[in-house]
Amino acid sequence: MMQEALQEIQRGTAEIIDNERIEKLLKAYFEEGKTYTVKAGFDPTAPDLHLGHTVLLHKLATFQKYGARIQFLIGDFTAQIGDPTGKSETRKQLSPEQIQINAESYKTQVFKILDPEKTDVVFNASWLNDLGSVGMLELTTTFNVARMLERDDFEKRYKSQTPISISEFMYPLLQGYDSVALKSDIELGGTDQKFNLLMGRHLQRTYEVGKEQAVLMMPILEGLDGVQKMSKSLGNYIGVEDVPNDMFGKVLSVSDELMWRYFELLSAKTLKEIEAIKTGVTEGTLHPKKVKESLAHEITARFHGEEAAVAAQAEFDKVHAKSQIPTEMDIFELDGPIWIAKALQECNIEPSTSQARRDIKQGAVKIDQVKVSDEQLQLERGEYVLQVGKRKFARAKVK
RNA sequence: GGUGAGAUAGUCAAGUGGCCAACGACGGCAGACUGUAAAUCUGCUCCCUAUGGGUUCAGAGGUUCGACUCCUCUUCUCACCA
Repeated sequence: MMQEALQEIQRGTAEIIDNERIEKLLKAYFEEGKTYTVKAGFDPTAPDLHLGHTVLLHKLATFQKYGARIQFLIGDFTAQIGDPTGKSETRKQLSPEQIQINAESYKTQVFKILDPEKTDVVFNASWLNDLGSVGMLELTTTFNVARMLERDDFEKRYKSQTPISISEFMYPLLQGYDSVALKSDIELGGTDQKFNLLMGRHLQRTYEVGKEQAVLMMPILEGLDGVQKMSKSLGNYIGVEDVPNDMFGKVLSVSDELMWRYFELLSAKTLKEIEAIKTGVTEGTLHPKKVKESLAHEITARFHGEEAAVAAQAEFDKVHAKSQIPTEMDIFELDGPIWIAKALQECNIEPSTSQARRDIKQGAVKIDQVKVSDEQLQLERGEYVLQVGKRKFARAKVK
């Protein structure tokens, strides 16, 4: 039981620091029922979560299964500085009201994965504001510049003469101090957070908290292309707020290889269960597509409920497996008679009439499921279902 | 501050007076095959009712019958020196 818990916790992690401590905590839980705390920090800027972010949340949920209380920290104070990790854009200031709104939005998304009963949502301004200038100065004495510059992106920026603001040095210190204030046993973060996470250990020692947090880092989730990290700007993401049909379809569109990665990092299935599925696929008793469907189902159900997942799957079958038209699609009213290429453009399923013509030539355009061969075709009065390729549909009402 | 190199379509990157709407690669879209996979193969990939027309190669002028290609200025980027 204990071994299984440990394996589940280690599953998919990029790196664990102080694994022994985690073992001890688990042991104390299984033998004496002692709980422990796991901290994870989040930015209060607009919580536009995608599945990449949920990797961390899943890990937190796993911890909850094995006796952890989650300290879900919203970095309202530190947001004023801006984490220098990655981009060094100056941040816009968030009003307290906006932070409150974002925090609420976080909760609705996050509690689809986490157990609210075992989660404390905390704001670091509540103790960092009380630190005062004396406390702040004291904090700065615990670390030195040379070591600060060891941090990867500081080092790069220093070498390349890109400016580093002193306040940015405060960020890791304050994040580390959060662990002091919360007396966290474990902290979770992405691999890019390593330096900041380790700072927690350092400060807990310096402030004699009586323990040093273990650190567990999760890898970056690959996006739909399977190569680059999942991110909104790259357009290869599955948003937590995506509608069920999209979510289901997107999961199903990942490659088989990537599917296992998603299983590892996103599924609530146990390692044993996943292992069994893998065996089934290699032996040919399970069809990979069925397996992927079950994953898509699981993920869709998590964010939209069982019913929506079933509906999404049915809709998907209808459109793709049986190549019928979708139940719902955008409706456009057009003045007729209208040239087919123009109509496709007006319905937003083609970017230009030139592109529309090319697609007609290739046989990619269908009206009411019938292939269009005449690129001069005029649409008369009536209602049509226009289609380009396999997934772009529109309903056109020609007046 | 000095010197040199460069800026080409979504990205990278050829082209150094007409054969250029511009090689190629990646990406994207479509077709075949499939499991809406992946892999593979094929086609397309500035706009326009179009065997033609229009607008493009950082920006503005100029030379020329003709410029992405030559000249001038401007803006920006990079490298080396200080």
